[in-house]
Amino acid sequence: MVPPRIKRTAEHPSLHLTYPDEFFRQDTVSIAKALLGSCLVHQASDGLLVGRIVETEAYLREDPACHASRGKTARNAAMFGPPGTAYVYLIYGMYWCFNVVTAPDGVGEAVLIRALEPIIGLDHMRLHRGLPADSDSRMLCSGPGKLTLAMGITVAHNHCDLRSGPIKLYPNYPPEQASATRQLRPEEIMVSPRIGITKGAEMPLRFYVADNPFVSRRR
DNA sequence: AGAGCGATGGCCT
DNA sequence: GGCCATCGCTCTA
Repeated sequence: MVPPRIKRTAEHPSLHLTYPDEFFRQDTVSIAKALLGSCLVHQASDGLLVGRIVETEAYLREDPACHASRGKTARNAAMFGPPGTAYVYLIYGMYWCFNVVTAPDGVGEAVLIRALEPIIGLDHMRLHRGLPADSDSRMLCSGPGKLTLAMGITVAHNHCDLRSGPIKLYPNYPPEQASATRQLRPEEIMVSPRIGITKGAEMPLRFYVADNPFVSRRR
């Protein structure tokens, strides 16, 4: 009796390797850079959604722009949770922002995911965004509010463990798209001030992939 | 290419 | 009551 062979396909993401716990024990800036080129995977109820991370921002303790810098509250509590979990909050009453929680349990730091290159589920993303079927894929996830809508991420995912799902992070995913998720060279990682903040606005804590058409802004 | 602005709601002072 | 880790549209150049 030969056991049935399970194909390694997009329908079986659990067969691919997620990040080990050590990855999330790095400092927040290192994680913000290392997440560039990684894939964010959401096994949503209406289908598999995958995007390659091309833009991030680091938010640090003692950083006036960081929600956690003024202490723990009901809204920012997830930021103080264990590294490798999700912090999702509502911005401008309309959009969700998705963060990867970093720093040890009890310390409030995180990496905001600002843009994705859509890889799998583009038609579902267009439906989620209310965009026509032939719309430009660069419009789908080129901003923190756009990508959560496209990926089906809401406050329901606040505190979620990114190692157990339904939202996961993969260094390389899926294998047949490995060229899209190859390790970035250091010179491909661009640095700039963060976008849309007034406090701590000068700190160079935004990271994005050089010459990538899916980032929210070119500078 | 860039400035201005309205939509919209929860949180904090 | 003011402040947002935004977005898409309009107006001016």
